[in-house]
Amino acid sequence: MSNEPSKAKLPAISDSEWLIMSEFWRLGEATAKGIMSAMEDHQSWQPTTVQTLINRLVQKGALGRRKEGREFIYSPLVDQNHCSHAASRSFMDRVFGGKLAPLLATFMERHECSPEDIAELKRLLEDKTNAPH
Amino acid sequence: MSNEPSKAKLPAISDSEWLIMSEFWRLGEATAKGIMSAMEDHQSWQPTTVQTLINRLVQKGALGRRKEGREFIYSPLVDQNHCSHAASRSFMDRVFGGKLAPLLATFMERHECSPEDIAELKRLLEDKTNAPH
DNA sequence: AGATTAAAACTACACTTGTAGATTTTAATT
DNA sequence: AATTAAAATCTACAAGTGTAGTTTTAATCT
Repeated sequence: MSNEPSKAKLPAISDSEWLIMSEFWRLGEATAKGIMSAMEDHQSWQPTTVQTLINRLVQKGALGRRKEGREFIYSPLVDQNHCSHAASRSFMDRVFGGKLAPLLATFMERHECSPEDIAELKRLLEDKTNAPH
Repeated sequence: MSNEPSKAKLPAISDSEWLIMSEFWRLGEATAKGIMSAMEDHQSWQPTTVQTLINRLVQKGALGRRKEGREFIYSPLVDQNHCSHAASRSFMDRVFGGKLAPLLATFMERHECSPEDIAELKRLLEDKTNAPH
């Protein structure tokens, strides 16, 4: 039994909280201070705002923490892939009535796709085609 | 100058509200009663709940209405495509840091794709490849 | 015109979210 | 041990959401 982020019962993560979680997922673990500075380029949040969001994520069970000296070191308790996947599922259900094709069409339609995106997608498609189910 | 759903300044549409809007987009226009019955299979909402959601959508400018006899007939003031697109954009930004490839990977990875989905996607890809930007 | 009743409007209420100031705790320092 | 300063906790508060009961309005039927 490991200590890795688990997939059980994913908590609801709000928009602002996603920004925080993204940093944690990127960094693996960090202090509140660390996150504050890691994000100050992108968001203009007061330190207490970041702290509040972190606290809420701890309450929700999305982050765990251990004390180190005078501060806490936080780390994700939920796996990014699982969260992304769950969010994707509910997004698809809500906005596209659960249908994949229209969703893909929308994403490819107007969002600028780089040639790399297209190549990547072709690769994915090949995989799908060759190894069904 | 037409009366069609416009794309200007899209209002924020919440999860529950999306369910309502989906029906309106499907039906074109409808009475509150109509929506209530159209949805009673899927959602188990009290009639007043549906009415409240409709009212909020009117306030937000997502629905317009005209009186007909004793009731209102509502219809979308915002275009489904624009709304879906905006929602997609913000979803991609939030959950996938704005990157298309990982998003597509996630959607294709675990969500069951029907052969039709794959065919459709291949078609989309061809278009992209042949008519870049 | 009065009664009936369907539809609309008003009110409610707890929970979440975004955002942050104020206060307390406590590890580190003198 | 007392002081200090950083970090954490507590408090706040308006807006949005999910969900629905209660009251009012007004179109239709007798």
